[in-house]
Amino acid sequence: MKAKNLCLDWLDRGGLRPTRQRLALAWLLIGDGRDRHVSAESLFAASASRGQKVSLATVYNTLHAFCDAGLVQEVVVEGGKSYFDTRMDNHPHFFWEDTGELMDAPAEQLEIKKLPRLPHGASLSRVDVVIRVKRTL
Amino acid sequence: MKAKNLCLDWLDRGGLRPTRQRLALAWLLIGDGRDRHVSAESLFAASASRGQKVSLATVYNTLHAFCDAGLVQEVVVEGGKSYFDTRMDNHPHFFWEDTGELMDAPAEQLEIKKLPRLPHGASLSRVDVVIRVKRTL
DNA sequence: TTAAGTGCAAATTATTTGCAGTAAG
DNA sequence: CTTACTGCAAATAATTTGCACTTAA
Repeated sequence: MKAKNLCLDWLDRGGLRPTRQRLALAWLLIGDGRDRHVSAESLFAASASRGQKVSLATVYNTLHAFCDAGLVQEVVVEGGKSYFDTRMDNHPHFFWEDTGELMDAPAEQLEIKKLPRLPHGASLSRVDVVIRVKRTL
Repeated sequence: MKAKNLCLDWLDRGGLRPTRQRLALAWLLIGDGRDRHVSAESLFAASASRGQKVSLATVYNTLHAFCDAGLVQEVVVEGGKSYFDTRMDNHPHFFWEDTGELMDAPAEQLEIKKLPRLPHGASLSRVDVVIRVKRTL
């Protein structure tokens, strides 16, 4: 089946050994081809609910390994919690302040015309744009 | 002296009682008229180094009180840490990835031409722009 | 075989909370 | 007086780490 190969390739691209745990998590992240936003807890919950035995510590370690390997990127929106995004290009996010939900915003609909000039000795790493929204009553 | 009155007014504007601790922290935050970016720890350290006895718990509580009162705003740049900014308008920040330092970026030099249209049922709360930079070697 | 990866439990870090005491209006 | 504020210490939440065991190459 090509689905499994997809995950194998994905891990290979990051130079990571395809262990049972990593394959399980990779599958949850990219299995259906859609981009995902997960926290360690939510991914742990998701894998547990599918009967996959992966410890929480390993979920943390694995997410960081994926991150270091350039397979996912970390998104910071709330103090005290990390989200990881399977989409690797620089794009804006919507953040629902009431539910804590994070979602992609269409990158092509954002246009930054002018960016402040960087302080001396600085090189640009990336520009994070978080559009905070709340539910209209 | 007008400096003290400045802090008194500031607290009053937020409807907060001018206690010794709050005045001390307010002074550290807005005493010299410049905008500041502090974490609870850094503000605690600053007050301790000036011989002000304010407990860490009170620093946390006070920063949140200031935040709720609309006197400072929280800025999220790193997981597991909160920064508070004395500047209240919506403006971009520079974040030094290597040192964890946060600074204001000139708002007038940022121009967002087009913003993604909000999801259905969402109302805009604010747009956070963090320009991540690193030291050039 | 052997270095990388995993799981558990204990350790850390940042933050919050309960509650008895203190101070502002 | 009386209600808000403070400090401590204990509680919590998210994450990391040490180390013996397991597994992919």
